[in-house]
Amino acid sequence: MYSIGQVSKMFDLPIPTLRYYDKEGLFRDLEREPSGIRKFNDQSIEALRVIECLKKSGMQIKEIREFMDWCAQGDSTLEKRKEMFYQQRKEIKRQMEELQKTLDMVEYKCWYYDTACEEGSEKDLKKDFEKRMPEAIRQCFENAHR
Amino acid sequence: MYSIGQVSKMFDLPIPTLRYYDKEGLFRDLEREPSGIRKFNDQSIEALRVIECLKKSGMQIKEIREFMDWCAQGDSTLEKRKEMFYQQRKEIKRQMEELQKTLDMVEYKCWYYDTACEEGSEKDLKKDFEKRMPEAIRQCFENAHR
DNA sequence: TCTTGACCTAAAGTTAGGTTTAGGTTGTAC
DNA sequence: GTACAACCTAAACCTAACTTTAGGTCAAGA
Repeated sequence: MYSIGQVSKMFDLPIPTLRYYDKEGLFRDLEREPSGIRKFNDQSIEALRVIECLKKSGMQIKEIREFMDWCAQGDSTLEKRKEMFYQQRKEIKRQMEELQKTLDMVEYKCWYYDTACEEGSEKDLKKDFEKRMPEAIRQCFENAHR
Repeated sequence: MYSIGQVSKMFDLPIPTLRYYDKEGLFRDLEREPSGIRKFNDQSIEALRVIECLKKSGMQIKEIREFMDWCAQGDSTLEKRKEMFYQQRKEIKRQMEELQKTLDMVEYKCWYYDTACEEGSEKDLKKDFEKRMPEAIRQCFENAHR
């Protein structure tokens, strides 16, 4: 059993954020002491791990709550939950591809400014950067503009 | 030269978004017709490509404006701009690592629900999923929990 | 001439995901 | 018995990045 302060430190999340998640219904099974103090058990900790994961993959709080609702409903929702994770996997892979394109653009810009800094000016480079691009950078450039 | 409507279609961005970017000072060189209508030239188009790239890597509008200001100031800011792209490259690589961890967690969950769906219940699986995990999934699981 | 479509502005509104504030309770150490 | 830390709630506030609204200009075609 963990207090909200302990969980806050474990996950490096502010206490009000944990309360906010609770208010939004993300901890279905959260117990309380008679005085009203929250008690996080291993299930809540695992839930929080899943919450963090789904948030990082771009899911909204209300979608995460829906998932938590499904969990609470038991085995009848197993297929739905499975589908959700398969879709999320697809979504993450899409994000990775997009991020790779962004990185390609940034790699090109790094080369561009490296060269411009060496020359002390970007005037000449601006004119025919395409001709002067090394092959590795050309590929980044082309990928980034597609 | 392109109208705001053409640019909107080219980049699949709403017209008010382009106006908003302009108001925020993201197009330093944007020309206007005497009547006030915006004319996007190749420079503005290239600027928009950079804006999209920097936004995708998580940069804020005001940081992007600062970069555009540097561009307008000429060669004296080349080092700053180079530094910015190097830092952004680092940031994107960090994001990719994080996304990989998220994917690992989701891969584990896909396996979990695959197995649970086959059995029609997650009761048994919940008890000793660690013992039953295939080696490939175990690695995802461990990575995701680090 | 009148209507239509594409553009303009300023200002108000929206949304998600928190964060802050104000005021109150509880349990333990001195 | 009082001070202190750690918890609680409800409600107001905040921020970024748009989006919508309301009202207006302008050029071309019927």
